[in-house]
Amino acid sequence: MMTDSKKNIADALVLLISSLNRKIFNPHELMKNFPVPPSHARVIFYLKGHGPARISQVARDLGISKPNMTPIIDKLIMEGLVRRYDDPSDRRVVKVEITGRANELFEKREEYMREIIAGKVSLLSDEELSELDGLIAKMTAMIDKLN
Amino acid sequence: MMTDSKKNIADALVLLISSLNRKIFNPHELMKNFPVPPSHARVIFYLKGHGPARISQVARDLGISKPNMTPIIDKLIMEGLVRRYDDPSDRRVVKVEITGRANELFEKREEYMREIIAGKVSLLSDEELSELDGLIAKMTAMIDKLN
DNA sequence: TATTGTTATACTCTATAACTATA
DNA sequence: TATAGTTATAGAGTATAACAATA
Repeated sequence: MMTDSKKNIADALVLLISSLNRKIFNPHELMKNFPVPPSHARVIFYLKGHGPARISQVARDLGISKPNMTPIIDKLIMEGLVRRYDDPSDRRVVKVEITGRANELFEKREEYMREIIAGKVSLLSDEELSELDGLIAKMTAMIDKLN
Repeated sequence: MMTDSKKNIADALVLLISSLNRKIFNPHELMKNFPVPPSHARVIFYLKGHGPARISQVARDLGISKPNMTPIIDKLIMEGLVRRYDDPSDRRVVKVEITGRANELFEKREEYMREIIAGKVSLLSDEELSELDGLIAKMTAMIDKLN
């Protein structure tokens, strides 16, 4: 397919993403329900997605300075969201992982999103709802093919 | 339609949004291309969407403290992204609007997103591309019906 | 010698309280 | 008396440089 068509698809996708952000969930609004500063939230999201990790690895991947990780992890530990432990295979290394309490926060957040969205789609007719259902499934499958 | 189905759709949509954020554009990555701190970016995005506005209105709508608006606007003005002017109808009021330079930044950002996405969809076959094109159009129309 | 994580320190971003000007 | 915006100030978040421990 010609490059031009791809650019058009890209345009349409940019618009769709911005519609979703505006109509369904604005990322900033979403973070408000996560009662921690943005960098802390990013660290626990990272740990949620990657599992236990070295502090320096988290810093590198998230673009957070290494010294800044110390107070961030300290506070997350004080809030009971993260656990810090030594790596027996390399005594220089300190690893971190999220706690059950953090997982509960994630579940609450998902429940909140689910409720908000369920409310928004209530405006649609049954017919539209089943169309939307199909569209989401196909779109998700398509997006999964990328990258 | 039963509430249960709506919750299922909500779940699917949450997953789709998180897929899009992961595979296409992570909001944090996206902001990196905007060479200003998050609050500054939020102010110019707000002004982009709402047009000229009172400083206190921006503060209220974005949840930024009123005193914090002063340095934010000062810096945006120094960077040539925002213009500040008096409201003749109420001499207490100071209004702000984005400049042409800010609009150029928005265009560059959109071009950047377009290129990244065009690269990602290059992996798809022509058939898949036209399917994606149709899906995006239908999904956008559906999302526009909400709210 | 290189790497992991921390401490020391300074800079930026932010909010609360108090102020001035205008309504 | 209420509202718009600013100034003064203190606290939180962050990064750079220098360090100790380990590889």
